[in-house]
Amino acid sequence: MTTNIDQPFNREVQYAAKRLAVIRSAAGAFRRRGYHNTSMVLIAKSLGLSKAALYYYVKSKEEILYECHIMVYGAMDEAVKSVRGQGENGLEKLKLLYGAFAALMTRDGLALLADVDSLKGEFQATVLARRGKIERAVTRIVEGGMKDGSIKKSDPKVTVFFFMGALNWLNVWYEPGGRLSGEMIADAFVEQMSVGVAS
Amino acid sequence: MTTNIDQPFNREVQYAAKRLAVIRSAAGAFRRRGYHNTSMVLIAKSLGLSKAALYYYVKSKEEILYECHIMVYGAMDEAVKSVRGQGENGLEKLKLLYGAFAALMTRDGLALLADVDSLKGEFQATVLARRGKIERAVTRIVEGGMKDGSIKKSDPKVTVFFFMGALNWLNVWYEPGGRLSGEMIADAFVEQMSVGVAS
DNA sequence: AACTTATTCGACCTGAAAGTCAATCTCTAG
DNA sequence: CTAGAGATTGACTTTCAGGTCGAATAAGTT
Repeated sequence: MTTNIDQPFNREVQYAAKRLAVIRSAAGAFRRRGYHNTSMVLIAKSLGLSKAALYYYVKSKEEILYECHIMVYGAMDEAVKSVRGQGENGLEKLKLLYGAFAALMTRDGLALLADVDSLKGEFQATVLARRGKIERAVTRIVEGGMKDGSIKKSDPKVTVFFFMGALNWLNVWYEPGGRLSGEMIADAFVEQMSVGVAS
Repeated sequence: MTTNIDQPFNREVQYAAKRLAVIRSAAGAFRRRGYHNTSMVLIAKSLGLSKAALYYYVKSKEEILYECHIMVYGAMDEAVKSVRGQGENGLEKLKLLYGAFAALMTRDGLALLADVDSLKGEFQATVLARRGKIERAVTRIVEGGMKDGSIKKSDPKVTVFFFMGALNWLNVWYEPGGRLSGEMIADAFVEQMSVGVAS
């Protein structure tokens, strides 16, 4: 991966790195305190900047939220891609994917934000589209598993929403560095999910 | 149950009924749009009132959110109480309880709000305490099931958070009157949860 | 009818947080 | 070394939603 350190004199790279730092830092604050309980001043201060400087990197607070969402869905798209062709059947494939999702949340500090309603117009439409795309990808895998007999037959949508909900709820209670390690949680989630849906 | 219609001339009863209507209406709006995306003017309008009139029934917007939380946890406490002594083992007891929880969400229109961070001081402390109480009650049942052999042994907290997350996520996607009926969802959730945790 | 109390409202106040901008500091290319 | 682009800031404006208040209306009581 290319980091800012690789090209300390390339201003575009530096700019992109700093912009990313803003998004990341905000994402963490949004996850902990919620979007509306996090002011731009707070985001700025946590980076040692003034609020005005933030607007050198982003157009608006809403844009930050948008980028937070896109970042997660981008990583999820990657995870979906990475299980293509993997796994002997639908269930195995689903376990791999769900494990990857759980790792994103616990290891990479990403978080499914629920604040879609705070986005307007194009922003919201795009995020909803991306979310729909992921949901469909997961649902397709589940349906595949139902066909090949590895996953118990029932309404695929309800099945998917059940275990995706657990993922979202992670944001609320999981604290890195706590008693429960990320790997432990991810493993337990995969286990509980897979047993719940298996034939 | 006592309704406002029972005592149309009792002012205290009328007042309480109207106050409840405010809370309920707000709860629905909070669930759909989120707390911060719902203005007091909007809540008022949806009841055919002016904003000022709202403040005759509640002290602040935060109090409404608080009451929304309390309403849900109250109903959950009832559900916990109603399964006391029921069920042959931990798993059966858990299925009853979880089914009751799911019914609260789908049938009674209640919703676990995630916006705990928008509450301050005493309000937040109380809500967190109530949530903790429910979590402990559920965890105790799970631990009981692990002891009597009906539930697979693993970390109880992770186990509980997994299926409680699914419940919370319901708020985001479930729309009454849609393709999926409330009963259907509740049944599917109980099934998927119980298979996931059973020995 | 007169009086009291409950309920509702329009108009206003206020504070917090998003967003802007001209001025300033800091790099680095030449 | 210095000019000019890049980066950052303090101070300001703007907007909007929560909350207040006194007046007006409705309802109930005697």
